[in-house]
Order: sequence, then structure tokens, then C-alpha cells
Amino acid sequence: MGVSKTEMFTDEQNEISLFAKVFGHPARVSILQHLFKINSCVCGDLVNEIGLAQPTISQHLKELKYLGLIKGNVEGTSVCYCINKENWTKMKETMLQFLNQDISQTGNCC
Amino acid sequence: MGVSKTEMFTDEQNEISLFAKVFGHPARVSILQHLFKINSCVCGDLVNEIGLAQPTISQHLKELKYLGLIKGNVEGTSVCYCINKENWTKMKETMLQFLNQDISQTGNCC
DNA sequence: AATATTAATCGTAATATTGCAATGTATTAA
DNA sequence: TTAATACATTGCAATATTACGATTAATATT
Repeated sequence: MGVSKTEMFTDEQNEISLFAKVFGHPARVSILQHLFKINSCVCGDLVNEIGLAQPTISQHLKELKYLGLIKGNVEGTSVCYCINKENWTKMKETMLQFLNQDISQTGNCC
Repeated sequence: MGVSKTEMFTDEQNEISLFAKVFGHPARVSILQHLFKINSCVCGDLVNEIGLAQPTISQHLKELKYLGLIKGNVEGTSVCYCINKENWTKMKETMLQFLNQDISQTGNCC
């Protein structure tokens, strides 16, 4: 049906999948890497940096903002985006816990 | 158009987003957590463990297998799935590099 | 061989995602 | 005030994803 049955999973599982989903598009990965790289806020040139149309970038930014991973400040006619450090750190902890599951005793029969 | 323009992104960005996408569904997160937890192969009880129909689980397993994160061995009438340690470790390195980007000097203007 | 068991595949419906042209909105510049 | 700039929102088309009933394929049991 195209809709995930979130009610049958734990909050943690749903949280992990929500974060992962937002990283599940190269444009959003690219946006985040750019925000990290320039070490300050970016004000508008994301559309030039990445090759997608302005409404498309705007939509991707909206999703990143909705999950709290970036902040956006209006500055005149432009909007300044940057990483939300605090939330990024929280997200990272959640994802690391998932990625760092103990692999040592796993899968010895395949 | 519902199709990602992967050609405008780097291989790394596409790789990250592909891994992230497969984690972008709570059922697949749940499957992986279960495979880690039981410290051995699971042979079909994933359908009981998680509450989705057998074809649905089978489809999720297929995606995890396609990305190389799990292995499946036929054992009689059942199939034994487990984490592919080597590929999991590789994937983890890629994802950690993305998640661990230097946050210290980022976003001081928002 | 006939039947049971397990899991993959097919087909389909419902919903979500992606991308962009067109338009709207807010601020600045002239 | 008018025009320009920067970005958000709307609306839509194309495609992808999710879920599952029905079926198929493969092996095991009788």
C-alpha cells in the first residue's frame, strides 16, 4: 500500500528509519555535506552548488528542517541555512547505536 | 518525477543514500536488529517476530541481500539469514564518515 | 508418488517520493 | 511606488515503495 505500518515497530526503530530515510536521497546527503564543508551558514547558493531546480532544493531543505537537522534564518531576501549541531549530535547517537551493534558473535552459519 | 537524478552526485553520495534508504523502513531496521540479537541465523521466524505478511518480509530481505548486508543460506525447506559481517563493516565505515563530519566550526550564525 | 512445509515471485492496489513550471510572498533597491 | 531578488508553496506528472493474496518452486516427509 505504499504506507509503512509504523505501529508495529518500536519508537526507536521508527526513529532510526525516519533519520535514515532523510539520508536516503543523494541531494540531501549533498546538501548536508556542503553545509558541513563551508563551516558556516550557506545563504542561497545551494541551488547553484547542486544541479537541481530551486523548488526541488527548497523541498529537500524543508525535509531536513522538519527533522531538525538544519536551521534556517531569514536574512534580508535570502535565507541562511546551517547544521543544527545539537540535533545532529542526538541523531548521530541514535544511528551509531544501530550501526555499532555487536557483530562479533553474529552469523556463524552462513 | 519520482526518480532520483543520481548522475549529478558523487559515487560516495549515491552510496550513502542507498545504504540509508535501505534503513529507511522500520521493518528492515527490525529485521537487522533481530539478526544481531539472536547471535545466529534465523530461519523463517522473522515473519512471526515482525507482524508483516510473508511476501512482505521476503521482499525486505531481498533488498537487504541485494545491498549485501545479509546472507541467506538454504537449509532444507527453510532459508537461514544472517548479517554479512564484512559488508556490514564496510557500510559502517562509509556511514560513520558521513555522520562524523566535523561539527565544531559549523553553523555559528543561526 | 502424494502431500506438507517454507520461502520466493507475480500481480495489483494504495500511497509516497521526486522534480519542476508556475505562482506567491517577503524584503531590498531604485 | 515599482522593480528586482530570493525563496516558499502549489499543482501536477512520472516513478518508486509498501503490502499482501495468489501462485509457484524447492525440498522434506509420508
